[in-house]
Amino acid sequence: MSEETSTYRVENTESQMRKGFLEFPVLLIIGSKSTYAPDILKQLKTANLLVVEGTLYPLLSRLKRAGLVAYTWEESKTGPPRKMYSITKSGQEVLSKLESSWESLNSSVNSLIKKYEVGKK
Amino acid sequence: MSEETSTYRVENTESQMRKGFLEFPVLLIIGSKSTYAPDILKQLKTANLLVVEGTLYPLLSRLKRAGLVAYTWEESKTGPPRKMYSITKSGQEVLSKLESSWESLNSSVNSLIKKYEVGKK
DNA sequence: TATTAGTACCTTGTATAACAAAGTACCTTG
DNA sequence: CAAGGTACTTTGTTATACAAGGTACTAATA
Repeated sequence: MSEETSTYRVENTESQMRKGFLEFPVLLIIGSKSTYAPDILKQLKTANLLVVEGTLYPLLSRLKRAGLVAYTWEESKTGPPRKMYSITKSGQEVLSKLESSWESLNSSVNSLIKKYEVGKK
Repeated sequence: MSEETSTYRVENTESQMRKGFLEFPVLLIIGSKSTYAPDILKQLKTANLLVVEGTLYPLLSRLKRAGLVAYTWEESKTGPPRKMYSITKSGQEVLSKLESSWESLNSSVNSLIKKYEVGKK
């Protein structure tokens, strides 16, 4: 029994791959220069990391709550005030660790690929 | 209000980074050679991708249900019978796509690092 | 033939990330 | 003051990972 086969959501693989990753790129962006949500969205999009509002805002709140970023309100000439986020000292430390984690994961996966995909094109 | 600061679970960053990724390495391993759960766990551990039983078994069930892998029971001389998993044709196709996704995510993140971490050590 | 240890597989409950969708509020312009 | 754009927020859903505990088969041994 239970021989049913469901279709595999290929369209979601990139999205699934990103789970839990986003804090790294987002911290990277904020760490480089103070900025606000819609601009972060643009930068992520430019880097081909598509993210939506409903993902980013809660993420920023989490980073704030964790003390990794801080924000100040800033006037805008084109609309309502903006929450300008900047990275904290503790955020920089975490960012370093995230980068190490990334390197490590990266080399783990790439070594697996090398090991098992040799000779494929 | 709400100025509390929670501690950031640094110990979990690697684990979080892996969310949604595992099907890629697991498919890679099974695609290379038929094998069974405890051996997959060993191979992942060797590659520094720590995973626990409670994660792997449901993942294998999902891959099976999706038709990406199949299994046959095989006798063992050292214990109970094993579910030997092998990749299916459809699994190979998904594996290719996952590899592309990985390359793409990889280069996206690395380009962000290059862009924003220039000059840091 | 119980008992024990080792191997293999499975399930349940919890936490949490990502997302879609909808909503609130501010600002400028006509 | 209505309309449109900008910015921020929230709610409900889906799905992954994990901890912890459980079931079951096999072989060795008392």
